[in-house]
This record gives sequence, C-alpha cells and structure tokens, in this order.
Amino acid sequence: MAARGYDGTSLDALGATLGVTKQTVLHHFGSKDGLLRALVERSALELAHAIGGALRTAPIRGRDTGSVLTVVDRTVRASFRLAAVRPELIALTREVARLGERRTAELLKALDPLTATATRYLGRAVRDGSVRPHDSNALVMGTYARLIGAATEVEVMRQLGVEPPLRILVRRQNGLLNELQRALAPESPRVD
Amino acid sequence: MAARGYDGTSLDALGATLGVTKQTVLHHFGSKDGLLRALVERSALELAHAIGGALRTAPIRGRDTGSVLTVVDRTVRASFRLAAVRPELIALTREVARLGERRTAELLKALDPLTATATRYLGRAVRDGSVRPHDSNALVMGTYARLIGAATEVEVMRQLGVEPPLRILVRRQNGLLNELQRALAPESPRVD
DNA sequence: CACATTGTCTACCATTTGGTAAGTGACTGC
DNA sequence: GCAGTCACTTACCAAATGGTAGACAATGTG
Repeated sequence: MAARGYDGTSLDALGATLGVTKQTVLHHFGSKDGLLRALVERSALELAHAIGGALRTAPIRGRDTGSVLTVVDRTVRASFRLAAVRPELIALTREVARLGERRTAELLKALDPLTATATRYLGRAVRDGSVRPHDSNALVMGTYARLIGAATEVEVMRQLGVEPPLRILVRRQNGLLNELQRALAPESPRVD
Repeated sequence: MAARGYDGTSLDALGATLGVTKQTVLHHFGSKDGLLRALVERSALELAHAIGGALRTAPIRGRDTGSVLTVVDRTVRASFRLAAVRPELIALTREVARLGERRTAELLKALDPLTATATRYLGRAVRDGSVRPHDSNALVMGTYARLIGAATEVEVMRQLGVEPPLRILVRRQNGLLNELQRALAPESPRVD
C-alpha cells in the first residue's frame, strides 16, 4: 500500500503479497475502507507512542524556559528519528491527505491525543510565561508538516537516484529546532 | 488528476470534468499511459522554460564567483516562484515518482535538457575555479528534491487546516540559497 | 461537388475491482 | 464428543475501468 497508494493497491494484490486471499483481508477489516481506517488508527497509536513518549516525560509545571525547550527538543528529535526508521508512517499521512478532507479529518482525530497534548503543553507554557505567546495549534501542525516535507525530500532524492545522506534529515531537524527555539524563547526578538 | 493521482482518476471522471467523453481523450492520447507521458512531457517543457530561463541568461564563461552564485540565486528563485504559482507541476513529480522507477526514468529523461544544462554549467564553474568542487549532479537533484519537499510542506500544512503563510516558501528558499552558497563559495569552510 | 480528414460520439467488450454468500477445517469450552 | 467460534477458502456478482469499432457531422481541399 505504501508503494502505489490506496487507489493503486488492489485487495487481490495486497492479499497475494500477504500470501492470503482478499476475502481473508475483507473478513478481518470488513471493507477496504475499514482497512484504511484500521491502518490510520494503528499508525496514529504508534506515532503517539514514539513521539508522545518525549512529551509524557514533560514536567507538569515547566517553570523555566530551559526545560520547556528541552521537551520541545526531545519531541522533535523523537519525531525525526521515527521518520528515519519508519518512513511509511510519514508516507501514510501524505497518502491520507490526498484522499480528501474526510479522510484527513479522520487522521487528525486519530492523532488528536498527541496533538492536543502538545498544544495544551505549549499553551500552559505560554500562560506561565516560560515561552513566548504563539498560536500553539498552528505551531504543532506546522512542525508536523515540516517533518513530512523533510521526509518527502529524502524520499524524492532517493527516487531521483541520489542516495540521500542520512545527515540531511539531521540537518533539517536542526534547522527546525533552531526556528522553534527562536519562535519560543521569550527574550530573543521575533524572527518572522 | 492532480487531486487523486493517476490511479485515482478514471478516464470517465476526467472526461466528465472536461465536458467530453473518455473516448475523445483516448483518441487524442492513445491510452491513459500516453496521456501521462504527454503530461510529463508538457510539464517538463514548462519547467524547462520557467527555470531554464534563469540558466540561459548565464554568462558563457563565468570567471568570478559572484556571477555564478547570482545565476544559482536566480535559478532557485525562479524554481520557488514556479512552485508557488503552479503547485501541480511540483505535485506531478511526486506523483510520477510514486508510479515506479520506469516512470521516474521517463520524467528524468524529459527533464534532462534542464538538469544537464545546470550540471554542465556547475561543472564548468568548478573547472575554472569559480566555485568549490562538488558532485554537480547530486547537488542539482538534491536542490530539486528540496524544492519538492518545501512545496509538500506547504501543501500538507494547508490540508491539515493551517493556512500556510506565503513567507514559508520564501523562508525555505532562503535557507536553501544559504546552504548552496556555503557549499559553492570557494573560500568559506565546508559546512557538512 | 466529391473526398478525405478530424473530432466527437454511441455501442460494446474483456478485465479488474470491491464486496457477498456459503462452505470447510481447526481449535475450544463444556 | 459435540456445538460453537474463528480464520480462511471457493464461488459468485455488479459495477467500474481501460480500450476497440464504427458511425456521424463538421471542415477543409482537389
């Protein structure tokens, strides 16, 4: 499914690579749509586990900027690590986004525990003054979009026949971290 | 086709939005495959026209670094401008890359006049010492991949419900220009 | 005028697709 | 030992898909 996308993957072909008939797949997931939903659900859980881990270790009341930025740092690094190790998880988001607003809404809902936690955490940090005021939701979504953009870049480079150095993901990660730091650190000037 | 991809767009649906029957489409392009090939061909021409324009104004023998970097600068800016104005052209590359190596090879061949010109230009600049030695092909492909990554980021952000500021493309463009400059300028230290 | 060409259409066709119905064999709990 | 559940199968099916064949009108062109 990762290779040719939802529409490009027939249940017959999927079953064949699984060594099973398509009816078996349908038996377990009800319909192709159900399969996609289950896949989104499962992937969202995995994302929440891998990325949310860094957030869950967040201090309940982060009083000093340093610790909030550390949490942000840890979270972003966890995200990029995941993108490097399990690129299909990132590709899924791109695929789902293509399938229309309804599917995207489902994905966002599945990701809600993760994004809501991040947004709330940042909101609290703003309220107690440890980071600069900002639109937390836009920041979280923007960060996620940036992760997908970076992962896409690596993938496209590979498909164009240029073996992408692993450094490239690290470089994008550090670029993002720099921007986030400048956007969140309370004392430095705005860099919009 | 841009919306749901090659596999997700039937000739019937395509014909309907064009106010024409699918047989008419088939008459003009022979097959769905032929339609894709024609689309790739046409898009490559458009890309070559828009981006290659900046290259074609390149000095035949760029003796000083300043002018080579100026050409690079102009070319990158033209690329990002195109990505902002005609995002489908960028999306097509992503779509084709998904359809397998053969299709990607066709796209690369269609883009060859453009990429070969850029690669040759950089190669000449290396030989006459106006820029630092580097793998020109990897640099050109990497730049292209980065453009696609940035465009994807913007697109995903929009689909996630956050209206992406236009600045974001400009920011990615400037980031890329900085990296290219540091990678090409002959005197500054390597920044890998 | 005749005649070819061109763009479009209607009418089909074979194949593939997602999905349903009904069955089969293995394992499980009583 | 037997009823029930579970994973999986074979046998179909209706709809959609890419593609072919042939007709029909409009538009040149000698």
